Amino acid sequence: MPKLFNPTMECSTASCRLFPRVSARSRRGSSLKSAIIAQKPSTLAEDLPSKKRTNWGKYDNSLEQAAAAWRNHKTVNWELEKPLDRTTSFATLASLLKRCGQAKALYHGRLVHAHIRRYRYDWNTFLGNWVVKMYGDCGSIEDARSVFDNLPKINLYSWNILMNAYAQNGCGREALECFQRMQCDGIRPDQVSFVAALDACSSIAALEKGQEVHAAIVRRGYDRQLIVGNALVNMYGKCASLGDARNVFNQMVNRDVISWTAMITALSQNGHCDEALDFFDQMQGAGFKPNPITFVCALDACASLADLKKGQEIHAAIVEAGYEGRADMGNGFLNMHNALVNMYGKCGSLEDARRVFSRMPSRTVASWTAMITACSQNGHSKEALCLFNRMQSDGIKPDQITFVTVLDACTSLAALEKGQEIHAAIVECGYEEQVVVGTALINLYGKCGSLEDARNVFGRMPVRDVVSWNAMIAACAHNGHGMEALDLFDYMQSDGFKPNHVTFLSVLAACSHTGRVDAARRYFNSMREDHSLIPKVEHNVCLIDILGRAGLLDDAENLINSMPLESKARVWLCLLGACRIYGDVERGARAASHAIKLDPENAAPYVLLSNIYAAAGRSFVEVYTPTQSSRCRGTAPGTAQVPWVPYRCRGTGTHGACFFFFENLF
DNA sequence: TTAGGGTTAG
Repeated sequence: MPKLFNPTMECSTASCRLFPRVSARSRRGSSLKSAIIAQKPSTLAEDLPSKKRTNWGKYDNSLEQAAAAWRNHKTVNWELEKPLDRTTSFATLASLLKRCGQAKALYHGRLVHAHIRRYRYDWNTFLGNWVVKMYGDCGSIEDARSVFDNLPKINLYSWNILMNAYAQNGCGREALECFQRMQCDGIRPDQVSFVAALDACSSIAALEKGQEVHAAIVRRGYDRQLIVGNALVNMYGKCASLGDARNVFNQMVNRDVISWTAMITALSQNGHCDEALDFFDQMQGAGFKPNPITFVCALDACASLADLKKGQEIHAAIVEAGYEGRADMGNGFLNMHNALVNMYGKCGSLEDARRVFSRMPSRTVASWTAMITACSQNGHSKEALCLFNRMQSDGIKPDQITFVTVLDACTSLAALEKGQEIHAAIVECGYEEQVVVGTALINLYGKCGSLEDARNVFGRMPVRDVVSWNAMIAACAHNGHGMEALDLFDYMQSDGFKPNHVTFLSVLAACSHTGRVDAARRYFNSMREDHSLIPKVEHNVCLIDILGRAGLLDDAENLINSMPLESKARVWLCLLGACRIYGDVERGARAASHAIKLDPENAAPYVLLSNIYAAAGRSFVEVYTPTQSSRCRGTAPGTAQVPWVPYRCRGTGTHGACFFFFENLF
């Protein structure tokens, strides 16, 4: 029995098997035709510059050449291994286009399209719609649009397919324009159109437009449909309108696993991970069995919470469902395994992440990236770099996220040379212009002290976002170029970017390095006043540090006392550090006492205070005795005067310093 | 004889 062609298999293999004679010829000839054929399919698709794709004159040429090349060798009906010809039915052609779309096999899709054009079947809207869908599924949205524009007759299917093509390729605005235009053209949207419109709103987080579409859905009576309800829950979740998502979910007449999964995702992606996990349990209580996608969402919530116990529970449920080790159902199970690796990595259980990874039935670049991230984020940066090499020896090409993770590992190791090597590979792959990659590079160069390289990368970035601006400001601030950092802060705003909490940390660091106390106060106050940002502990620590270093201890202490922060242990500790510099014993004792009260396990305040006393030549220290631990031998909580002897380090245990004092007391 | 809902990596 002949082995059937599977479009998901390696393109080059498929190409050789399908068109052996052409491949042989391509090795000999040097004509354009041969050159096209000699290309690996995926390369050919990428080689058509995006601008040319809309230019049908040029594009037709390529297609015609491709078609001509195959005229003698026949495009093949992959299911029957029969050449395509005039007798091939429309149903077969549609089925081939569908499979090309599912497998994202753009090159083969183009071949089928060429066949359709060759026999002038492009007058047929049914086939034309399938071609539009194929291009949309393959991510070639400009081709989809061109084919749509040349359709002889546009029907409801055509509009719905085009809208989905736009919505699924990150062009929500264009999808919504189609939604308007179809109605202007007198075509009444059906529930599929509404779902596509909601999807478009989700992709660009257009809440108001989504609400408008919701109102139209209610007017037309589609709101009781299960799929429409699910799309609404998803839209409100993606638009961060959790209350609306809940309302729609609660009012749904029917629910299925997808409704529950959409609600779990809405909760988890809007910072309500605990509740998302409650919903996951409730869903099972209501008799719905989680599927691989539900498990992915639940694992994601565990990862965000770093809740290892719940993550392990869910892993056990996956094993019980018989899902572990399965590789069928497209990418469903694969993604679930990736989510397990990710969850264990985020929960700090590298050993479990390794175990899942080693048992995975198959791995994609996402699986490798998840494992590399797990290593890198758990302090095993060298292992992350080894895995990166192993991945490439296994023939998996890194993508932009892999590069970001690997650059982070280099940053942690301060491995500038390795980072530069990876930078060269990034340039070779054409990823340098990607904003996330550029940002990771700026971070690397900034942290490794190579500010000039950071500036170069930043200067070359075609697109920047807040994160890349933050990285560049931080690079300047931490390399002693405080003024440049503050200038960048101004440029960033004139470029239309709103600073966030991270920006202000770097700005305050820049003020600290340049000793600009008044400017620091101004920036700190402007967080709340001009940018509606509530300063976090880190910002307060930064400002106290600046005031403390400048000797403005009164101001620093007053600021701490006026802070509405829940936990002030770190800020008191910061003031304590400043008291040490300025030898302020009384204030130091006060600060230490606050810090110890708030975080009795931390030895740092004891050590700092003892240093202050030693420097002041005092013979005792006054410390707050936190607990009746065995080490304290019955000391009641309260304040004790401890005789001072010169400090010697007595180990690293959390009670080390405490033990030291009490040892001298008794 | 087509189209539609839920998922991961910074």
